[in-house]
Amino acid sequence: MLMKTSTLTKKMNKSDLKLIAVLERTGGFASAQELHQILRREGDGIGLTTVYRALQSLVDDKIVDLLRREDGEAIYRLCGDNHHHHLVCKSCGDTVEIEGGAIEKWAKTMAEEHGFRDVGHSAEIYGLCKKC
Amino acid sequence: MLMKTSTLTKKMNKSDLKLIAVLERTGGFASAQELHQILRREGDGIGLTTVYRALQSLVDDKIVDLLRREDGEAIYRLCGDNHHHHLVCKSCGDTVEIEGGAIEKWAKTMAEEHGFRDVGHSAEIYGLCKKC
DNA sequence: ATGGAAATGATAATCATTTCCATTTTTGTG
DNA sequence: CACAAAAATGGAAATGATTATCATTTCCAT
Repeated sequence: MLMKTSTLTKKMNKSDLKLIAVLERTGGFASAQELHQILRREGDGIGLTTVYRALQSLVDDKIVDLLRREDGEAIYRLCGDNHHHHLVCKSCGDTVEIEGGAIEKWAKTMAEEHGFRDVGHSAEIYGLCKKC
Repeated sequence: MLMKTSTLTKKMNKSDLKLIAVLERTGGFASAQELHQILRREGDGIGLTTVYRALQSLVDDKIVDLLRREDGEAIYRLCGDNHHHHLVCKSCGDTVEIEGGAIEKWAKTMAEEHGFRDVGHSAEIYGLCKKC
């Protein structure tokens, strides 16, 4: 599934493309440090600074989303990825992907009600799983 | 509104009580650093380390909740505070408190469906407010 | 009073993220 | 092609929150 190139031709340099490629390949969330390591492991000598810069620019351009792990570390994923939420076990860290149709509606409604535009949201549920 | 002392008499030292008092007084979210400053400003010589430790212990005991600011900084609030969510402007940082009845239900349902217990959740909406 | 456990807090260590800055690469133009 | 200006890059240092260490102090039960 490719994006329309025409809408992306504004700012977009090699590093940006590299990051997008990795995110496509790994297909989920990843932190800046992880993405950097992956690229390095593949022989790319990209610097950590550049990774952060590229991610920031991609976030600004709404090409990737930025969320947070429980410990506060920033994680990134491609926008347009099948959007879902997480059910995380506080004890073993096990994670289940869940649908959030209700949330999407709620976020949209609330935003409209208060005159907000261009909105995104984050929602996670955490508890103890069966095993723990 | 006081809590039943009997349920709290397990671990609970002076520092814990101080932190609870401040959180009650300020009544919202606050970071560890902010809480530390507040206490200091009031003449309490409590150390930053102790603040972090007390907060951690209160979180473990489910007396306070831990969430995250957009920048990843940890913020704390008393459990049982009138539970609400936030609509945050990405640009000016303005914040509106909103009700999340739908979310509460969603979280509960999802948790049950997957056999999770003892669950909490976090949900924030971020976008651009009218002015920005 | 006293001995041991728990609590405390200053300091140093960690770790993600940003800032700086010098160097390299790309790009537009004649 | 040459060349200057602009953009991109990456290493090193700075920052800021959080955690680990460790010596000292406070609590308490005997």
